[in-house]
Parts: sequence; structure tokens; C-alpha cells
Amino acid sequence: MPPLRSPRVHEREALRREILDAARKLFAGEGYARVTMRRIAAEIGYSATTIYHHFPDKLALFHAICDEDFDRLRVAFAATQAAADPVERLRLLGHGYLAFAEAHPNQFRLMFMTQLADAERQSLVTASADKRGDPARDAYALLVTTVQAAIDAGRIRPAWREAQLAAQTLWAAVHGLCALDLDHGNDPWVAWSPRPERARALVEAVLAGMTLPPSPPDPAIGNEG
Amino acid sequence: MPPLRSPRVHEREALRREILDAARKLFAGEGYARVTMRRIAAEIGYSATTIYHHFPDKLALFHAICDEDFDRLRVAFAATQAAADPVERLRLLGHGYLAFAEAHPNQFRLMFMTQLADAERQSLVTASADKRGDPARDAYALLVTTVQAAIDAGRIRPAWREAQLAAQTLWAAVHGLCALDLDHGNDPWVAWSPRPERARALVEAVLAGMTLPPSPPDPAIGNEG
DNA sequence: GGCTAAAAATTAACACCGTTAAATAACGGT
DNA sequence: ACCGTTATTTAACGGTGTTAATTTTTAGCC
Repeated sequence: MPPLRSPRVHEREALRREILDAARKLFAGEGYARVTMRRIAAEIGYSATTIYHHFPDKLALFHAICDEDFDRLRVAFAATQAAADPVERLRLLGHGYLAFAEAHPNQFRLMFMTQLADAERQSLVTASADKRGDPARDAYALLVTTVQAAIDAGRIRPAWREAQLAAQTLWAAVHGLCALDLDHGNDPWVAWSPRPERARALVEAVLAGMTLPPSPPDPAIGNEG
Repeated sequence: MPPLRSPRVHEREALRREILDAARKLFAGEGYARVTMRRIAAEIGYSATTIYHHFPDKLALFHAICDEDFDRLRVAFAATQAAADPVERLRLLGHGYLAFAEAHPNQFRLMFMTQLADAERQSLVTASADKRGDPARDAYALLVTTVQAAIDAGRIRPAWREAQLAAQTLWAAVHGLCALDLDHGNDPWVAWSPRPERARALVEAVLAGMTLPPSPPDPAIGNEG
């Protein structure tokens, strides 16, 4: 049964939701720096200080939004594990990362493109230390695990048969497309190809270079050096 | 012979240089947003408004610094054109980008990882429109030209035989390694492989996926579709 | 040297920002 | 009806990029 919540608590949670939704809409539309606390408050008919009774500061508000959207990344990544072929799972992971960055550019920016001071990063890391290494909750660990599965299936070329190295190669590639798109996607001095084409070209190039086709039925032929 | 410059003009140019150098140091160290005009001025012992007698606004100052740093990248890129093999030139361009980011991380941050609003970037780009498209002065145009040479030499696989697409694929890949390294190179939750290994693995993966070996001496075999 | 006009640099201010302390309004329990 | 807690607002602080007005410095000329 649901826990008892006084009307007071109920209203408080409702307002918190209102703040989150208004802030997400503004952040997503105009970016973190462009949106002011006063404008978020005006959007829901309150004064700016009210927000500070629900979130310590602007960054914490953004972080709360980010946390909610990070669940979507985990869901998207988990869905890739349905594929039987480990290389196909890698392909889906790459496109999952790309799709997440496209759908939630500002959240992506905060999670992967924000330069933090060492102290900030330290506290951020220790705060989520419990998830680390668990493929079900740590996206990077899931990537490494999938790469290892591909290695075990004999689908990775010799030069990339170290799970960390191969994982970091794929991650760097797809991250580069996302980062370039966010920071320079509107630069007129680059005639950008359509993003879907770029995404496909990049993932296929890296996978084609790194992986091998499924080994032939006759195992006597496949051995090397 | 050098043009006549009164001491007045000489001093003016010297101060402009002082502003540029101080601003580059601060921008590179702490990022565009965190550096204030007042602090740049204090760094060289002037008041903030003095900067506005040499640059229209903060963004124009940033733009002037970027222009100078892009020249250095162009010099590094020009050296790669000595190689006869176009695919080798692509390899050198990739590693040139990686080496530039490693050697000048702060300038790289300034040039490629500084997030600007669309309007800001628009005005920034129109200011340097004269260089655009000239491979000798535009690093991206040089990359596209080199890719086109590889296509013309029959060294690019069919799926990437559009110079812009292939150029953007290679750029995204190497940019991703640089960006990830700068923003997360010290994150303890990733067991990073040594950077030289990652750089080599990434460039070789993309090139292996995108390119073809030199066509065999017998031209009758190489044709397809 | 002393005067003048232009250039250079500064101070003061504006409108905005994130944030906080103090003050006020609204509410639940007794 | 009162009290204490909570919710919310107003006013303010120190900061930002930028600009108008003002002061200081400089160059050229008598």
C-alpha cells in the first residue's frame, strides 16, 4: 500500500515535479547557461527563491533532471543485450549512445562533456560508487563485458583483443560524433552530412576495422599465428 | 621595408598583444565562461574597459585567439602532405590532430571544445569567411581534399566514397579520443589503456574499416559493381 | 615651456546573474 | 484563537558583460 502522505507533503512533491518539468523544458530548449533561475520560477508562477527550497542550487536541479534521464540511457543500453550476436550488441550500444546524445543533448553535455574541478569530480564519483563495475547499472562496464563476449566468440581482430582497448576505441568514436555535433553541428564552414548517415558510417567503419565475420563452420581453418 | 609606425601605434599593438596573451592563458586554463573581462584586465594591470578599446567584446577577443591557434594547427597539418600515399596522409592527419590535442590541450579546448551559442558562433564564423575552403588555410578543407585524393586513388570502400562523409567519420573518431581524454582522462572508473595504444587502435580501426589496400597490379581484377 | 586636440584609460553605472538573509503569509495541531 | 512550522516573497550581496561620462595622458605646434 502507498505510504501515508499528508496533503502538505503531497503539495510539496507536486511543486518539485513542476520545477523539474519546467526546468527540463527550458534546459533542453536553450541549454544550461542560457536558462536562469528567475525564468524557471516565472514559468511556474513562483519567485526564484522558492526553487532553493527544493534544490540546493542550479547545478543540483540540473543534476536531478540528468539523473532521471540517465535511467533512459540504462534502459536503452539494457535493450541492446537482447541481440544474440555480440558484434550486433556492440553496434546497438554505439547507436544507443548516439541516440541518447541526440535526444537529450543537454543531459549528455552534463554527463560527458562537462569539465569539472577535481574535487567536484571526486565527490560525483564517490556518490555513485555502488554502481561501478555492475554491467546492469554501469554503462561502461556493460560495454566492456560486451566487447569481451565478442572477443570470446572470436569476432575481434588480434590488434583489439583487449577488452578495455576495444571498448575505449568504440566509445571514443561515437563520443566524438556526439561532441562534434553538439559543439559544431551548426558551424557553417563544415558541410555536415546528415547525422544518420554520419552515425552509420562511423559505427560501421570502426566495427568493420575491429571485428571479424563469424568464423566458418570448419574450425580447422580459423587458427592463426 | 617595414611600414612606418609611430610610437603611439607601436604601443597600441603591444598592448593588444598583452591582452591576447593574458586572455589565452586564462581561457586555456579555466575555459571561456569562467574567465571574466575584469580578470583579464587585472592580469595585465589595466581596467576592464581598456580591453574594449582593442576588441569589440569578449567573444571577439576569443575569436582573435582562436584564429592564431588555428594557424598553428594548419602548419602541423601541412607537414602531413609530404606522404605520397593518400591513405598514409589521412593516417598522419589523424595522428596530427591527436598530437596537437595532446601537446596543446588548452588550445585544443579553446578551439574545439568551447561551447558557444549559435548566434555567437555565427558571428565568429562570418569574420573568418575568407579562409574557408582553401586547403592551405582551412584545416578541414585539407582533410576533405586528402579524402578525395584517396577516393580518386580507389582506396576508399564504396560506403564512404563521399569525401565529406569520410572526412567527418575520421574527424569524429579522433576528436572523440581527444575530448574523452581531456574530460575523463582521470576518471577512476575507467581503466584507460595507454594513450598511444588508444590513438593507434582508433586510427587503425577507422582506416581499416573505411579504406582498401592498394589495388593489385592487374587492373582487370579490381573492378566491382 | 605652454596650449590644444586627440587618444587612452578610468570610474561609475546599468541590467542582469546565482544565491542568501530577513521578513511576511499560510497552514496544522492543540 | 493561539503557536510553531512551513512556504513564499522581498531585498540585498557580490558578481558578470558592457557602456556613458569623465579624467588622465600624449603628440603636435606656437
